[in-house]
Amino acid sequence: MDNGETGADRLDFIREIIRSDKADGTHAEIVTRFPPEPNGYLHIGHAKSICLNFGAAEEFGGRCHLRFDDTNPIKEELEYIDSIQEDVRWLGFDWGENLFFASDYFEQLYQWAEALIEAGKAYVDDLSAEEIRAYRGTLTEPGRESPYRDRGVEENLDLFRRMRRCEFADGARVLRAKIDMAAGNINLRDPVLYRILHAHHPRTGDAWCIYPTYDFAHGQSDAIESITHSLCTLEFEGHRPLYDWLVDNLPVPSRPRQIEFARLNLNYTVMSKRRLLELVQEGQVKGWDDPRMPTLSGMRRRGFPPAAIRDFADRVGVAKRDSVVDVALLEHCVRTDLNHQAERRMGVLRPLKVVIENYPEGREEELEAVNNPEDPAAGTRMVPFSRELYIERDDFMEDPPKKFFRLAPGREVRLRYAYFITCREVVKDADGNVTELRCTYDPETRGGDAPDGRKVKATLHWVSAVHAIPAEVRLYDHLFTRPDPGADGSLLDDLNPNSLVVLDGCRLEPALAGLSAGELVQFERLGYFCVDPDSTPDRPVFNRTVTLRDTWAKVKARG
RNA sequence: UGGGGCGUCGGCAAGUGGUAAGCCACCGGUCUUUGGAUCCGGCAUUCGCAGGUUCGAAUCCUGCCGCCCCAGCCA
Repeated sequence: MDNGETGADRLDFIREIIRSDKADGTHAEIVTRFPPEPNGYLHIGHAKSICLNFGAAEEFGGRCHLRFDDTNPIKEELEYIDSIQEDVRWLGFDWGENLFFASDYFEQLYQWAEALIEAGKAYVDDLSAEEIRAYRGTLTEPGRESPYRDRGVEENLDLFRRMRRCEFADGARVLRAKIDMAAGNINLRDPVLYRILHAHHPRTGDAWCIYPTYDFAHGQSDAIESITHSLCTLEFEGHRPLYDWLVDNLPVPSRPRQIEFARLNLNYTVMSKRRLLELVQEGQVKGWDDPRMPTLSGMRRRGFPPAAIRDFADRVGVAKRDSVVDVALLEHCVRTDLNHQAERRMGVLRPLKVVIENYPEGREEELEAVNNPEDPAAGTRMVPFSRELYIERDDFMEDPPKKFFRLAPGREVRLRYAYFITCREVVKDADGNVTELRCTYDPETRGGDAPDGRKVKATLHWVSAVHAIPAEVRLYDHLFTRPDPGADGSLLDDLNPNSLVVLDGCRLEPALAGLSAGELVQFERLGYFCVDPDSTPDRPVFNRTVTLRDTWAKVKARG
């Protein structure tokens, strides 16, 4: 373990419950589960749940199941089942043999439904959806009982069996639990257990035309799998009494406990599947794996290491308070991980030509550069140097303000791992734009140090013009301009028009050629970048994963 | 004038009657061939508010106030 010192023995309230249940013998083995519905791609919010469920199980020597909550065929697809498994694995977790589907339990669930009918605790209701809503009452008024509520067991059984045999149309009837239409908790006002859906299910095909609701499937599925702690988000708190009612009134093989925690919210982004889907469908982003998306596939493409996401989940903690976490914390976790693992390279995003007037034409040499100052084992590489170079346009100012200590007319700076150079002349085009810098170098400073001990205040990254490889670089920023997108008005109004900036004509050092998709590097002084899948051997494409901390940008912004 | 939750630093979050951890952010400084990293220091006399109990309260009691969730045959 790398960290964990901070609060090493401080457990969140859920782990505290688990610890206690194990200590007092309530449970000999801890079993949790991550239960996504296969109706979309996983996002960073799911990552919190995955890390909690798999993490806690592992910490207490138990196991965690991956269970697809596929009870609504209308929204679910095989594509999502596949992507979810890929994402969970990528995050670093392994469910082993414990892959399950709520649909595997459809027959058992059906049998339990009949048992409930036989016990007089469920009935078939002929009311329409609208009527059921009207009969349910409101938050402050009790509901009314359905006229079909007191049907006899035989009639209910007959009707329910015919529902299964697909004798009725969608919506014609439902199976309801008989609990209490006057309950303060609306979830207890005879909740729907089964509905008729003539829909093709991604796994059971056309075997069924009635499907259990979430409420009728979840707790029982947990019980079947011997889940000890069923962790879910806060909005299910009101469902817990129903969860318990079902588990208590059915002959299930175990007694799981539901515990709720706050879902993850991040500023400058949205997390709801509905809104993410909108962004994809309206073409605001290029897909679920657009590097700006908070999806795991987007973050993977962006270059976020899974270890950084796990670290983030740890640092965010688990509690019951509604909260919004600063995306800066996520970025910090990404930088911390990458700082240790990413090799350094030089790349110029916005090239400005520099000609070293006193460097012989046609001559070239190779200079040794450190691959990763954080990791000596990463070794060194050779970087070609010649008379014509490119430096970053941002690293030169003709009329620099006081705190700018990069290149300027008459000023001397260091080219990293190379020489000190001094700017002698600024060449401009007819419009007055700087097109080239004429400089001289000091041969005595090879490698970056001056024998006479003189210092320079800046070190610039650079690339040799003839040796450089051209590349496309994509820069990303927050998808939205405000921390709470859509808070007052349309979500689209808050879209950040500069969330993606594509730079063409970037110039990279030769060592950056031939990398494969997903490889991560630091471009010195600029940030961490990874190779995008769009990359081809003659057309490298890099994504900027995250910038480096930029103190100068802050100083500059302050004026 | 229903039911269920939650209110501790700008953002997360420990704390469970003994006198406010930590992290991110931010602000200084050190160091530096990345204005990166590192290292050092600063950052809640106060825990939604008001009373009360107590030698002692963020922690217990009472009353207010605020925010979130629930009226899908979604999950």
